[in-house]
Amino acid sequence: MAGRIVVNLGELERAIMDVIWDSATPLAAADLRESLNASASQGKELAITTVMTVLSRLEAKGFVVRDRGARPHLYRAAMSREDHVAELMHEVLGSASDRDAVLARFVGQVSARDAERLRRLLEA
Amino acid sequence: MAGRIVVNLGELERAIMDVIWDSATPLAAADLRESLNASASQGKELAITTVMTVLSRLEAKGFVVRDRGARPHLYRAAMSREDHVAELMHEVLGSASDRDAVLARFVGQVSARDAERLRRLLEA
DNA sequence: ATGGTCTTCTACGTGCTGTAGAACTTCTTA
DNA sequence: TAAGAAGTTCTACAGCACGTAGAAGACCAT
Repeated sequence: MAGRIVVNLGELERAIMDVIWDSATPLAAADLRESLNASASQGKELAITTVMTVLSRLEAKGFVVRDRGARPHLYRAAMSREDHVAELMHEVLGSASDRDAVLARFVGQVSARDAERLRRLLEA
Repeated sequence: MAGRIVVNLGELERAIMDVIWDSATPLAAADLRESLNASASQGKELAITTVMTVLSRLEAKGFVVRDRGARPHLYRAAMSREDHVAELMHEVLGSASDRDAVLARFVGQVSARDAERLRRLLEA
């Protein structure tokens, strides 16, 4: 019951998105698999089909875009992690009726650094 | 596949939290049930035990506090909706490595009203 | 004691996610 | 052009969270 943070994605789905987001170039399922097996460093070896299944689901959910032209199909993120997270924040913010109150609480809890950052950003 | 927004809670769990959050006073399961059946306005009548089960789960998750002293047990939110949402926003924000980039995107998308609000709030 | 009210136990269906074998497609190359 | 390798799609199942609720137990007032 500990984990299960916030979003829409399962653990493996998220792990895959993390690799994709950290990659400068589109990746093939095999690349993903290698990367995942490496970082997990457990005796846990994922089957390539497992990775592919999850990639298909991520594609269906609109998180990744697949290049079916390339021979191992290549996958890249549909949007940057930052855009995704910012969007999520807006979604969450929108889930409350009293936006102002939420913003107040939100700002009340930000660190000095983030506050400074926000101030600067709001001068545009 | 459309719905399934963001948080940690199922549909009924969320509906119950919404009623509790909108209530000025602690509520009994029967009150919740009535309220839910009314607003749903479908032929859908929830059993009282259904409501109770979900309330127990919400208690276990720390979303509601139960007063076991009262004879129909009374339930109230563990924290305000605004606090909850603000906390979620921080959680989401924390899920990205590049906070600054996320904040930039976030601010870039806020409405003029929200931006103004934020500016004001940051002057403290 | 007995019935009404409330709470706890137990349980099942469904959908999402992790997991992967089996089967099918498509080049490559002998 | 037939066989193999490499890759992709199909099909399937187990586990878990949730929605849903009946059955059984606890407690109070007559």
